[in-house]
Amino acid sequence: MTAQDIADLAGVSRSAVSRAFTQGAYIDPGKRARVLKAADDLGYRPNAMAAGLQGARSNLVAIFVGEMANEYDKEVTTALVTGLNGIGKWPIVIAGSGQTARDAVSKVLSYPLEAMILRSGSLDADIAGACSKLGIPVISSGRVQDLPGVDNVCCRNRDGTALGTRLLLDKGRRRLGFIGGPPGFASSRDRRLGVMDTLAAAGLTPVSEVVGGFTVQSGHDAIIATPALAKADALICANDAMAIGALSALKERGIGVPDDISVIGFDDISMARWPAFDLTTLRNPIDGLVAAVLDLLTTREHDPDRAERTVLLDAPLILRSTH
Amino acid sequence: MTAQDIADLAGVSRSAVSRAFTQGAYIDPGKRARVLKAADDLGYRPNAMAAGLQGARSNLVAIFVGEMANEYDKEVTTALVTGLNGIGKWPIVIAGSGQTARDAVSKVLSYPLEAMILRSGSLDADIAGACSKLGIPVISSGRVQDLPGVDNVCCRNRDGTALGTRLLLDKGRRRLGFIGGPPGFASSRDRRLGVMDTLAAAGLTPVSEVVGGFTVQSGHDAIIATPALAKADALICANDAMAIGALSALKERGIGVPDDISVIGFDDISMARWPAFDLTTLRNPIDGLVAAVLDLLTTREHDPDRAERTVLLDAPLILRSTH
DNA sequence: CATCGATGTGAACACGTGTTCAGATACGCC
DNA sequence: GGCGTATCTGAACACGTGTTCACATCGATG
Repeated sequence: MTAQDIADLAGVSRSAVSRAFTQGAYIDPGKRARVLKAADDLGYRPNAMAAGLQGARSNLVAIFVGEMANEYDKEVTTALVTGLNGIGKWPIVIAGSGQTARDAVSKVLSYPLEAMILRSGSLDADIAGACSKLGIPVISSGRVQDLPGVDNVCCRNRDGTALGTRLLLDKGRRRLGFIGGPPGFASSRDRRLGVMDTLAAAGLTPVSEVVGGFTVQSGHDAIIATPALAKADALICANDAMAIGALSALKERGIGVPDDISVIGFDDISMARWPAFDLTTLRNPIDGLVAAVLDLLTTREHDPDRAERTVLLDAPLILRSTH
Repeated sequence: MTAQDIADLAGVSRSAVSRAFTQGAYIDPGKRARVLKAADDLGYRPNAMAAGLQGARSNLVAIFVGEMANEYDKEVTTALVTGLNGIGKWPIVIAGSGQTARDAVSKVLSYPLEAMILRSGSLDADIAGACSKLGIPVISSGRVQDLPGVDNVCCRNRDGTALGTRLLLDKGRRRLGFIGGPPGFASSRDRRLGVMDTLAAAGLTPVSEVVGGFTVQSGHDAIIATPALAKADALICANDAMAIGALSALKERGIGVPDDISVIGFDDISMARWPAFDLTTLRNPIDGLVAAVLDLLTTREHDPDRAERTVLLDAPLILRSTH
């Protein structure tokens, strides 16, 4: 089913068929209508591969999302896909980690991608480097990378947890516990620093600090395994999942939230809004992230050589019932 | 950066470059090594568009996921993406509904897709029809469609809720409430029938029946707005999200689970396992779904004209602490 | 009428690849 | 040496499209 078939059916030249599908091309309106009618009858549409080969935009974009293990990543991916679809870009999604993911990325790079969108993962630097070399624009979110052709979108993690910590101090809390994220993530480090800075400025240190795995279970286990945490009067967690796990463990122990202890998370995943939790948290703004990614994408589309940009997003405090 | 560039650098013909990348082609091993070395130096890889145009597999697959509003859909999509990546297929993900999504699908169909994978949505029939016309294989999950070229993977929804209802009856529960899914979903209808059948066989009818929206909030609201539901001695919900919402509302009302009332969900989303809920539920098996999709995909790849198949998956009962 | 611009047309090209095809080279055997 | 076979090679083609180019038509203007 090619343009030639449509041309034969409509009794026109193949060029005319191509022009009928091209916005603003010289073609008799009646002839265009006839061609489009014929195309519709036969279910024809121009072959994107052949068009892409000839020079048209491919409209293909890759999203590398790592393991997509936690809820926040899934929500971001969903929002990114929806946003990209909205501007006529078609995302090829790559998930995973390690050598498998590396191979996958390498193979997907043989398609003419208009951009590679990265969600923080351990392979980000490698992938960004490979794309740089191929001249494929990269948009990295979650970790700022200073490489040619790489734009960055990142949340002000440090300011965020600082804001949360200050809220707890203003409330009169003095014995703060902290459940941090796994090492190796820039966000783990930055969120921890925001807490430590703010405590230090008040002449305090955390009464207990634990490293979790960004999962609900790890937040739950942290409370069970570390009695000092449960005895704090406030608990700040590096993400919502761990905060939710901690909430459950505290409830099991009969410790009242927020009467006995305040709990704050980070991300504002949809479950934080669930009636069972109603978690006070810092919003890692997905809509802002998506808007920034789309903006970086379209501006680079119009000016491929523009300077790299870094967009920083505020993490506003969302007051609910656990602080 | 084309094969010709590599040929020039390595001092061979362009044909030799193509052969170097083709498994099992006649080429001097030393020459192949030289070509691959040159390609690696320049970061060259064969252009998938040009190759696809010439006849090679595109390895592109589309996944249409609808709104991806609920957690189960997100988990399925994640698993599908990971599974497809594992067999070297690259999924283009399309989200959304209504005319926007229809247009998106129409545009993506101009790529040479090896298959279209559908997650139940209102557009499924339209999309499946369009793909049928274009000769693109369709794998529909969630709703069985009897169209040429359409394979189906579906959970035995009716047997599932029947199994759950029987568990409640065996426990001695007699006053069952039911929170159903929104109309228009085949799964809503089938899950309801499983409940009604089983109750009818025991000479019972539900004490209260409410239609929810498959969301946590709607499950919560159902309990609040319908006192008769809260007075039942067992509650079966058409999905986990609504069961989780109901659990929260029951707790707010001081109604004990499972002492005063049993609660059962459907899907076994990851949150059902969270300590705060520990929900007894029927598993809508994601691993089975993905395995079936991959199998249907690969078998059709080897035999494009094989007969359509429908794979039905059991929904096993997962016993936790709410029944 | 002659000229010109505006509009419309089909032939031809280029995009980058995998494969086919005819031919070249090397090697073993009679 | 002559022959057949196995291995290797580069030129040529086909894939389906968007665009360019030279040219045709037509109405309006001088």
